[in-house]
Amino acid sequence: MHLRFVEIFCDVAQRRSFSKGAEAQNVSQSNASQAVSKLEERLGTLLIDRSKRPLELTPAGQMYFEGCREILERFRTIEDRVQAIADRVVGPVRVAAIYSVGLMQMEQTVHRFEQLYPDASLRLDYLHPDQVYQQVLDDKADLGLVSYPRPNSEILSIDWQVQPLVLVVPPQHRLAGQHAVSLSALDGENYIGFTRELTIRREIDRQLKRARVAVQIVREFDNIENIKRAIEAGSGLALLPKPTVWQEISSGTLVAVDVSDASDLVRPLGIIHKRHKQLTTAVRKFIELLQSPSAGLAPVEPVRSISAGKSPAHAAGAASARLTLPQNGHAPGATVSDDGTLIVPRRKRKSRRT
Amino acid sequence: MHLRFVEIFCDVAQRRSFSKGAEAQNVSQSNASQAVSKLEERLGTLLIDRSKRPLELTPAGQMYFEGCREILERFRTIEDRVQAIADRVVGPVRVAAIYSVGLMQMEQTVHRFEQLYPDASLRLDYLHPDQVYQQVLDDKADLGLVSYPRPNSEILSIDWQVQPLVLVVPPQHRLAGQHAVSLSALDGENYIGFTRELTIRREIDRQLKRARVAVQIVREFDNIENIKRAIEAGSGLALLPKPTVWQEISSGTLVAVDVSDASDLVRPLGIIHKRHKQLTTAVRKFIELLQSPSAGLAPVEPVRSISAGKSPAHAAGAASARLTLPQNGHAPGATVSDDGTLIVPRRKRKSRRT
DNA sequence: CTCGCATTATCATTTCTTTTAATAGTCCAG
DNA sequence: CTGGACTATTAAAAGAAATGATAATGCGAG
Repeated sequence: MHLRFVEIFCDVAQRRSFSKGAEAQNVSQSNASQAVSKLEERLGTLLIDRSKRPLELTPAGQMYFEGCREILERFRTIEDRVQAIADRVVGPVRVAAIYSVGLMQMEQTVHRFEQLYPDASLRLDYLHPDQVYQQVLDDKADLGLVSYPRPNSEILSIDWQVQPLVLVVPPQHRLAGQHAVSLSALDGENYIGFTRELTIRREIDRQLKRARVAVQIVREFDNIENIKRAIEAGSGLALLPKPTVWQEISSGTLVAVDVSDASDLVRPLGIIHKRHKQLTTAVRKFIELLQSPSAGLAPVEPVRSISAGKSPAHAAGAASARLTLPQNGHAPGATVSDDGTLIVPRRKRKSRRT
Repeated sequence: MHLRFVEIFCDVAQRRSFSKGAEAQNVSQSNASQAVSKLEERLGTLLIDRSKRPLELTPAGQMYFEGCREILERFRTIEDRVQAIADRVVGPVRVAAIYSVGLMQMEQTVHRFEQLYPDASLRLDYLHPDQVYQQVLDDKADLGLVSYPRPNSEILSIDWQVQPLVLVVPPQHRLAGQHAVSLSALDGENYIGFTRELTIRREIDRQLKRARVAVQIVREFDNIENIKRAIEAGSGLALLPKPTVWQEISSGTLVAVDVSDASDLVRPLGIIHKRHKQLTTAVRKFIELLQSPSAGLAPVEPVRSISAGKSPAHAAGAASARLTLPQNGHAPGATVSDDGTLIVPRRKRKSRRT
């Protein structure tokens, strides 16, 4: 019997819908219906109770589903391992990233990946943060690239980068000439903020409050691009992850100023994936590439590194407690790039934190 | 990809031959060749090195083979369990039996099985003992019914019956009138024996030697049927498993006389199967049926049970050491039928003896 | 209860895959 | 080097799966 049918059945069972399952498998609804029928015919047993909306699995269907899911997983693993033996890195790598991971850096990584592993097929989608989680959960993406990663019982997060936040101002701004400023310099300034539902907004608010700095919030956007445009338009200034403004700094449309007294002012990025899913070789290779020091860096960067001994560290809130780094000194082996981004190195598979 | 291809590949890999594998799967050789090609194409890796005779698996092929074998096994188990939930006992049950298990009894059991589980398909082949082992080893039979079972690292044996050996004589023989005789009564008699390569021959020889009884061996056969014909022809007498002469006793062409002083004179029968193979529900049901007290008995039998307190026990040689029963008293729960056959009850799966 | 919406089943048709039989090619032993 | 056993290749036929349209069904709102 076609293993395909089993895949379709599993998707239908998981999504509790023939149409959804069919769509997920890129087949017609008719096909999904017939595929499940074939399986039922073969087993001589009803797997799905269609008299309920949404459909329900029969006890037999439940057992079949659980068993088959494991078998499919194993089969994929075997296929992947066989290919690995022959040094073939193949198969799909589906990555969902938030917009602000930095298009430039990602494009570079994608390009390198495609060169290194021409037999693999990489798809990279830029989505809203919630959608990234959803795609990973729904198994529509193998990896998700998110900020302030929130691991849970279903999702595991791998530390990736720790991006320092810098003060971004228009070139003509009075602070534009400074090498570094204190947070207090922001007091009373017109500020372009993130919208309140975003974790980065809450983090920045916390830091400002702690420093007893009050800014005048004049605009709110849910994405970095708009914030940058607003700064360029002279509406105000903002704290943004340094790598995300590389292009504007290079072209001189914006100026970034380091913040000297807020080493906790960082945006951690994480690579998330489903916890109980065996990653394919191709996916693991992509993670390796993301974690290699040469990735994720701004191509050309005026040398203005953060002061030594003050490592970027992120005193995270409840939602992102995992990424707390030692306050003094980098994580062992961590790489600091020219723009201050901390690349968290590949972790030995030893202790899995929950 | 068709699971069928994987099955074919596994059979080809196991038998180290395309043609043999194809035959085992009931497909053409061409088909097997193409099936493996398809898999190789999909994986982009060579699985089989055809430049050697007999063919060899590549490292990738070896890994794929091992992985797939396990997956197929799991898949079959899942399918079986799903069917079991729905109270469906289906699938093939392939049994290989030695000729002398008793056609009558087996026919009865087969009939009952087919009535109880019409959706299962039972095939019963009568073969030479060595072939029975071979078929089980080659996975061409799910179960084997053999005498003096020899479990090993590949084959597991389930105790089934302990058949008492009785003295079989022609009706006109001087011992025909006795209810029971001592082994010594055989001294000097013309004896029809089994051929020397058979375990039962060696067992009987041991017992005769121990009783210091010398018989005159006038004929040797490798099967019971011929021995019976020879006895009918007046060539001599023989010690035979009682159930195997039921028909001749009923019709009066032969007479069976119990042997009073040789409680170890028994032929144990066992159900063998591959050790590491998960048995399907249908196969387990067949075993249950074999072990149920009503099975394996001679349909109508003159009541002449063996003396109470003297249980048939088999002091086995090295080859059949497993079946050693307590010298006094039956195995717990064992059933003694009218003809003295001891039906060994279903054993709780607790300690696996090697 | 009934209507409308969303979902699933059924069907005929097209398209694709699998199967087969015949044939050509390859490897090994003598 | 040759014969025999084995495997690959091919084209045609048989078979299975995918599709789109349509019918049937269940669910919830009014």
